[in-house]
Amino acid sequence: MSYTISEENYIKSIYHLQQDTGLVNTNSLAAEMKTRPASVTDMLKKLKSKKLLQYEKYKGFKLNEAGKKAALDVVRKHRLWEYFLVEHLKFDWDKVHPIAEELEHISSEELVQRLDNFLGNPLFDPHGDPIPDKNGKIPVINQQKLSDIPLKVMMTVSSVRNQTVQMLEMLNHYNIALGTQIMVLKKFEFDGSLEIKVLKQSACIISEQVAKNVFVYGV
Amino acid sequence: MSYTISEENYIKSIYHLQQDTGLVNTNSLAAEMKTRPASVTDMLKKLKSKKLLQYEKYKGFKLNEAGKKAALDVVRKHRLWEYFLVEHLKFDWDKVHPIAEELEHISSEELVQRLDNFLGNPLFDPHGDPIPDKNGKIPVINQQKLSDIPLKVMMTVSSVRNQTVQMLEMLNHYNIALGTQIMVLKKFEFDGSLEIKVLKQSACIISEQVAKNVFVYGV
DNA sequence: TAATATTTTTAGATTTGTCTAAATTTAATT
DNA sequence: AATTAAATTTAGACAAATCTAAAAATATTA
Repeated sequence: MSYTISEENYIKSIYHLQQDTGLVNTNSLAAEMKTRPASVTDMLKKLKSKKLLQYEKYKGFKLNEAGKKAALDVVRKHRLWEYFLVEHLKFDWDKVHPIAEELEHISSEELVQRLDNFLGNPLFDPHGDPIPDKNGKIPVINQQKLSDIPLKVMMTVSSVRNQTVQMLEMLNHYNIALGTQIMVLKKFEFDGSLEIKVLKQSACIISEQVAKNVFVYGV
Repeated sequence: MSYTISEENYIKSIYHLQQDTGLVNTNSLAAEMKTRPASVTDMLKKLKSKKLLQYEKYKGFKLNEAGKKAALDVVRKHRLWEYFLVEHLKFDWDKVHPIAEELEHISSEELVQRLDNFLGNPLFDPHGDPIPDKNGKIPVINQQKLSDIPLKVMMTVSSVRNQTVQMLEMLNHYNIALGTQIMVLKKFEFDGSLEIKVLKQSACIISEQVAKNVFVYGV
């Protein structure tokens, strides 16, 4: 099966939304894709007719197994290309997303497999997100939100949610990257902000909003 | 300026055709692009309105300077990606064309420049075709058709016209690649075929058709 | 539960790129 | 030069993906 760029983009967005909510609704998908609810409805019919979607009018929708596999194929391509852009072309990790959005639609399966091998079959992309293998299997890692870990325990940054340019620029400023060693010194109840110590840096304070989007695992 | 995939494909095809003929006509472009003359006419109007094309109804057409620069940008991307696919992903040189046809439409200029640097700013792609630089400047090389060189002079293969899978498979069979050392032993007047000696191979005979599509330069 | 608000879908239009069939222009031939 | 042939363009239609505006279904609230 091969899908249009538009179909692939819808499939991918539905996949990400249903990770959080189980069932997805028309309006949130329209918001996510910056399009109109009516356009979403049109595409839902198409994806249902291609047997990728469980969908009943007015009742919400989610990808079935075939749909999930199609989504994972796109996610795999996206993350492999991001890895290539950062590790080999030396892009900053906060600049690669829009380019990978284009590259993820290149169709050759052999290309993806050779790229995967060339890169050394990486398990995580430059944002710490897991890279599905060609069968759709996703590597797992034991990670917690930075906002949830106990005080004065050294942890390692494993991934970042909310991969906006704004967020990633901010982490750059704090010298926080994947693999960075980090420790929470104090938690301020007032606004949930944290005083943290990044290895080899002086202590600083980050907002609760940042802390909830940074994931770490124990050393 | 940024163009649609369809526009880029037309621009590229016009560029290649006008290299041979100066002025291009509707039917030959339709044949080249495997589409209908009426569709070509539609696109010609569009490209003219975007000031990329010199075009008078019924009189033929060719790219102006802006059009040529747009074409060279696409050619540059195509050939850089081919180089990447062969040199780094280890594709056979006769398999990369259709994949590069997709990759050439990825739009990021920074991506192209970083790819160029990553590859070591190559001057020729795996088929021996010159890679334009970002200003559209094309490296030149002194080369002749294999069918035109004198007998018993050792030459080096520099490029190959007619990059069909069929042709490239055939050259693979003869163990002819870019950089291969080659010598013409005898020319048969009857059908223009040549007896040749490829370095480290036993002598063999190739057709005139092949000989006219292989380019060599003196050692 | 009736009225109101929100969400979702339908109906119909638009854009891009394509097509077929017919009309027009140019070229070739008698 | 008149006729035929070839090349090119126009006219009108179609498919994919989108949109707006209006209708229908569902959810919320008084």
